[in-house]
Amino acid sequence: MERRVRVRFAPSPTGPLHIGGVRTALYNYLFARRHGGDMILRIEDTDSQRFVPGAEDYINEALAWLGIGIDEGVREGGNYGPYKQSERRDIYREHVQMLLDAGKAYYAFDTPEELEAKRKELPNFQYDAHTRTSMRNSLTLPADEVKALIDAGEKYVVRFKIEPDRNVEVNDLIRGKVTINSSILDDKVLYKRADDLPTYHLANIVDDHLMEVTHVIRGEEWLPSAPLHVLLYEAFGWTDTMPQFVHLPLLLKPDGAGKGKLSKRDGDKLGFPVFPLEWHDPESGAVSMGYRERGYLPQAVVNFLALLGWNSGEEQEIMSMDELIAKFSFEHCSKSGAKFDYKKGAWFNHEYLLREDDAKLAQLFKPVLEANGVKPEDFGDEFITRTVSLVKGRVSFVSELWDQGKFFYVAPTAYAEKDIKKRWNAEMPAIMEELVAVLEGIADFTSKPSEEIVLAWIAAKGYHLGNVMNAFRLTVVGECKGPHMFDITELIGKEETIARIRRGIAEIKPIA
RNA sequence: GGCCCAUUCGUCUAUCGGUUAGGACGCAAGAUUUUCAUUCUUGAAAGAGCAGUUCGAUUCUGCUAUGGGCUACCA
Repeated sequence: MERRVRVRFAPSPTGPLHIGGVRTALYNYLFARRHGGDMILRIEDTDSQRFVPGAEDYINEALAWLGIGIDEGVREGGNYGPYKQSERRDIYREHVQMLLDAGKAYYAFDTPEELEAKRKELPNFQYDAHTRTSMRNSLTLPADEVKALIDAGEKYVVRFKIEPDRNVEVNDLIRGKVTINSSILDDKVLYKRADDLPTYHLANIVDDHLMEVTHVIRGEEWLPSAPLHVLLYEAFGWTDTMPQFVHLPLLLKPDGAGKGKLSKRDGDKLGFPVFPLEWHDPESGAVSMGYRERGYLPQAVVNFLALLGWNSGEEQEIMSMDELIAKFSFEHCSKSGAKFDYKKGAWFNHEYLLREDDAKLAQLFKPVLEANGVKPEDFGDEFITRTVSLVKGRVSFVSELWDQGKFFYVAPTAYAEKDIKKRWNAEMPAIMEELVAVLEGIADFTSKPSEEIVLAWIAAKGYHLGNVMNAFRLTVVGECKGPHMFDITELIGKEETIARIRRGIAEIKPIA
């Protein structure tokens, strides 16, 4: 029987969603959509110690911003809830009891301190078939004593009784068969009496089974515990509906950031975000930058992330979400970790900026204008949109629009020294005076007609075109760069153009 | 330390035994431009090493090296 594809993204609300987690969510989403299946968002808040307020909202907001749609979850509801693990305690308790009754799990009373001491004493200590006989658990203690301890409210844990020396096979859709000997697995804690919560392993298996998940798509860091999960499916007798496993290669630090997995600190070090949205840590008050606040377009982030560990097999790299969905498959996922190439991320954003509607970009640009002391309402949407269209080809981010086009909004306050050296000599003030006179005589100040008149004047006088035009540019822009000169003057207007030339004449002094 | 996974240009990757090993980012050069940027063209740049299988290995196997992950009453 073909089961309906059901996948889940199961983050832990212990902080802001990491960009690696975002990619995992994205691949889940792409796969679900590709096969017309369901995408579940499950909140795995079984670690009461590390719970961070606000993290769950952050996850929802981030996924929504990126366009990663959720079919079932805490907010969306669904027929398999609750979707928050802390609300599923009864379910876990019941399933732990099933394992206990079947003799596949046991109570362990060793305190964290005792275990700590054990590990100090034996460097390679592992709670398993060899050592459990010498620990304080329901396998070694008399039944009545076990009962007494439990009744007395002792803070026990329930451990999974792993049979030693069994070769456990995991069939991974990216890596193929992975075999691990069960002897290297320890008797994992499944349930903690102290907070009445299961650990990841138990909750994960129970929920995936109950939620009828068909494909477990997660990071490679879970590969070593996959055999444990297979063993748990066996213990519950659920092997016939055990999901397919897919372990995604990890996102690694970029060059220059050292070695290992991409971490929070790498972003700060190299100046790129590792979180989708800005995050304000409720404890420390520290702020971590986000892709959204940095001026990335969500589609660009999605496209960039999709290609880190997967490719379509074709040469096209710019792909919409729909195209990604249509082309996604695990056959084209790579096996090895990908260094996080944030420069390529900037390129993707540049490409999406070029394709984005100018009016929409203008809206995104408004906060940047305000941050630079410009009131958008003084200029109007149409004006802003036109400036955006003139400079967007030269930036990767909305924020850079200011640096490339501030002269549309404010007159230069300084003049670039190297351009003065190159383009401003002793004769220039007089020529600029002439230019002012020419400009004053132009009735239609739009780009084309004014250009014709000015060019005709330069030709008639026999002036050097480049020198005059660049001196002109220097007075208006402050340096020799920017879009077509007469597009700029059309936008800022005759009066402002002439005022800037006059100020330039007064303030720019030739440099020997 | 133990176990698992991986290894093609600097980076992301294509290749599913026979290719001048392709593309993209970045980098460099040239062209274009009244400036800068864009754009266009071109260029440099890779199969970790050693064995084996094979008529033939980047592709299959083994070893070594390197990288990564896991080894909690965290996920």
